[in-house]
Amino acid sequence: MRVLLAGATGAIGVPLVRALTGAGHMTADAVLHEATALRGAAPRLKVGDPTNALRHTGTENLLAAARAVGARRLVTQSMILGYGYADHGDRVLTESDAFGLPRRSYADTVVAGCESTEQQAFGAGDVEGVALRYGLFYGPRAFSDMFADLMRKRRPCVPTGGGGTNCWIHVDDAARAWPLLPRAEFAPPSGVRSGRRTRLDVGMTSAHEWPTTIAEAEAVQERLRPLVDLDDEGPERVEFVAGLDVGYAADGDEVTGAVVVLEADTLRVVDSAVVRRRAAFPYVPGLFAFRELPPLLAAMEELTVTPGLLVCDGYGLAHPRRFGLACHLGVLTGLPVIGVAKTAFVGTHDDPAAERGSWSPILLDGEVVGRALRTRRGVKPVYVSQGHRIGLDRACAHVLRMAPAYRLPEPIRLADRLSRT
DNA sequence: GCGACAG
DNA sequence: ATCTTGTCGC
Ligand SMILES: [Mg+2]
Repeated sequence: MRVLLAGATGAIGVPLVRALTGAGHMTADAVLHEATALRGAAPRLKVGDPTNALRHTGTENLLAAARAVGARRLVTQSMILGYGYADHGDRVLTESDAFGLPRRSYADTVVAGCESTEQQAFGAGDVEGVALRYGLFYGPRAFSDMFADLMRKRRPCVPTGGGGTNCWIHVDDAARAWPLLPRAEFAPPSGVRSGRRTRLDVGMTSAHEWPTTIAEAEAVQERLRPLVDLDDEGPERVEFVAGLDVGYAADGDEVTGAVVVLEADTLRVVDSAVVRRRAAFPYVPGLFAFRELPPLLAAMEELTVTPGLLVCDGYGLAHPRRFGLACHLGVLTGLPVIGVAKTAFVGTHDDPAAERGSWSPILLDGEVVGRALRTRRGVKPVYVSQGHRIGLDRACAHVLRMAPAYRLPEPIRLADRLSRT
């Protein structure tokens, strides 16, 4: 394995060297452009910025180096800034979006630099060019870690209005993606979103509100409740389902969030994640999402596979304020969520018939808020309620399919087991 | 006012 | 949720 790495002492370079020397994944000789200016970088962008020069003439030189050493591949560093220094809204930008176009913003020189390094790499002909469009990194030596640090201090800098979503990637994770590049199959397998693997274990998950008092917590629920979608029938079939549960340490106040992702058809495990941390809220009936949500979201961030449906241990709509854990999880993730509880909570219901698949509605203030659903003949039913973006009929169909052998659906059964280990 | 109350 | 041995039933 022969690799020429320009920029070995940088934010990506250091973990990349660590990964390359240990992994041995490199099968082709390659030149990697991770170089930024070591000196002379101005605090504010200006014409003639030395790092930008590395995009233009630096790429030129490294391409010449690649040819000189007979490398088959040149991997260069680009940036999402190349899409334009502007608010792009909620839409996810992809390679099909326009890139490198000037917008008469002060960042145009950098946009041009990104376009230059990419076009040089792509147009090399004899050398295969790959460009990585970097976004926000955090971790040692990363420039944007200064913003991450503000989040750690709970003083995030957010766009006007406080909305927006950013995707942060740890430099170690970014470096770990590099050894995969020389493989031909660059496209991630279905259901896997490359670049989404993040380590937001420092509380950067988002600007979500984490109340500390009961009154605040109830107010948050009232405020978020209108965001729940109960009308969407939701997916009839999904490729991947995730089960979520939280375990509690025998002593102290540590909580362990666990997520297990299964292939829906086979119920085989394809991914999982566990996160242990201090509990931020006590258990209060009606507010237990504030205890379980933080470790669950943190565990979700660790996943490599993005599930199309979540199943959580607890209620959704069947809740004193119609906003149980399943709803809260849905609003925060945007994913369809089914709540499956093991014991009764609010409302009334008849005991369903003994057959597997029989059910009776759970009534609260004259409304149907869920179902007691028998998943095994003669065994206590589970309590199914809508969380977000899923109809009650469809939710029950999913639960029955996911619980072929035991009372509890496999996803939460496995998540429960994982949260205890 | 009292008790019950997802995990 | 957790502590925790045995017991009952399929
Ligand atoms: Mg649980």
